[in-house]
Amino acid sequence: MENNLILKNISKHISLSDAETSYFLSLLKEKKIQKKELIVKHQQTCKHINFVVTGILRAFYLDASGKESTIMFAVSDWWITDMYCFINEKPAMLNIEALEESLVLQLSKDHLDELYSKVPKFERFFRIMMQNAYIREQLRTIENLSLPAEERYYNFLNKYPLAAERVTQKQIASYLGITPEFLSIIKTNRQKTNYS
Amino acid sequence: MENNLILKNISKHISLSDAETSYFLSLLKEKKIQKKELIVKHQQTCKHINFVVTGILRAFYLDASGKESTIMFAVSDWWITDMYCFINEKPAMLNIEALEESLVLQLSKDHLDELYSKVPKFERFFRIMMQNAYIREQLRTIENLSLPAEERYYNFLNKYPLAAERVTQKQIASYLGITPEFLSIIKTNRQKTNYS
DNA sequence: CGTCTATTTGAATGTACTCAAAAGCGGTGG
DNA sequence: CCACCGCTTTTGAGTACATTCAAATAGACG
Repeated sequence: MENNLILKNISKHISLSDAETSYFLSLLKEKKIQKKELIVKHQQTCKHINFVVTGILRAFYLDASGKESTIMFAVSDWWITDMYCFINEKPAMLNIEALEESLVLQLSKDHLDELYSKVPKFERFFRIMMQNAYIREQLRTIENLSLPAEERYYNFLNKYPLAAERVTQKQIASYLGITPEFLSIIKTNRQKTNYS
Repeated sequence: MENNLILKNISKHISLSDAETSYFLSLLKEKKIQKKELIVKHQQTCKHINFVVTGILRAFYLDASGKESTIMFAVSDWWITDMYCFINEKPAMLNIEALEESLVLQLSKDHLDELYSKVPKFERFFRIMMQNAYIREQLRTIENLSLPAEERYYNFLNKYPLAAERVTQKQIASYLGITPEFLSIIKTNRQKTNYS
């Protein structure tokens, strides 16, 4: 049953009564996403926060020149949305696509606001979630500033092994901020024997 | 009176009764910090979250080779700490120093936990604060991945004009992830007339 | 005034990119 | 079932962005 996973995720930080549990579940909408389908599109509205039950999603920024920058991958048990646009109800900055056929549970902004007022302990849950997201993002900034591409690559493999084995090298390169060509060189380690 | 500033900051997101206000204020500790003094030191405990009343602070990571990476600057009306270590009660990863003589209001982890249980709407306040911090950090990641150093520099000047005019170029360079020498070149724009 | 650190400048180098072409791989239709 | 198409990955040559190291200059502060 797919609801077990999200309830277990919630219970890491707060405890719900049976009534609260069923109320919370009533706010969720199941959505099946086909491979390559976008659930958030740049410039369009982003009304939901998504909990991944199965599959894998990717959030990425697309600049004017067509270059993609991958912001995050989300596998089973992760939450994903374009947070800026979800919170501020602005057009989306990011795109979010399914890399495989996926199943997500969607919570709309309106339902979330209702949830905060009816079950205030969800403020705590999302406070902790945002805290963790902030800390993760800050650690990524430190890595981006202080480490060369090769070390960032190995760190990525260690931190996100589940994502790493299911995405293409081009996508990993765009997460690391390098070109696919250069990631290919890193992998074969040819740069160490450059001019022998 | 320095408490007005923090109360105004809090009131952006939640409303407090008089009793809650005075209880909240009773948990704060004023601390004056001399220029160049560290309030958080790598490997030591980080017990407080700090609200800047006056002055300017800088959080930075120092790697094994001695290279500094500036994580954030905090001016008046900003909050700053080593969030990972504050939340998880681990030894600090970062250093936080005053760049000028500064006055901060400190809230300890124990007091914050007490505050969450006695005045639960502070969960909401910090949820929103963490949300904003996460979004800011994510935008920075996008810039780091997609923009060259020169554009990141101009974006920094636009976003943080108050910090930019009060810190050294070396510190700005370490925020951008480049060397001070290269920032110097960017500023004079000599790279545009490189080989005339 | 002297000392210490920040900033500028330059030369040589390294890291990562662009563009182009070839090889590999996966899916689809005949 | 295999041939072909499109996309990813690899490889290489040439180039650009950014670094290192060193030295000169400029600023800040006691």
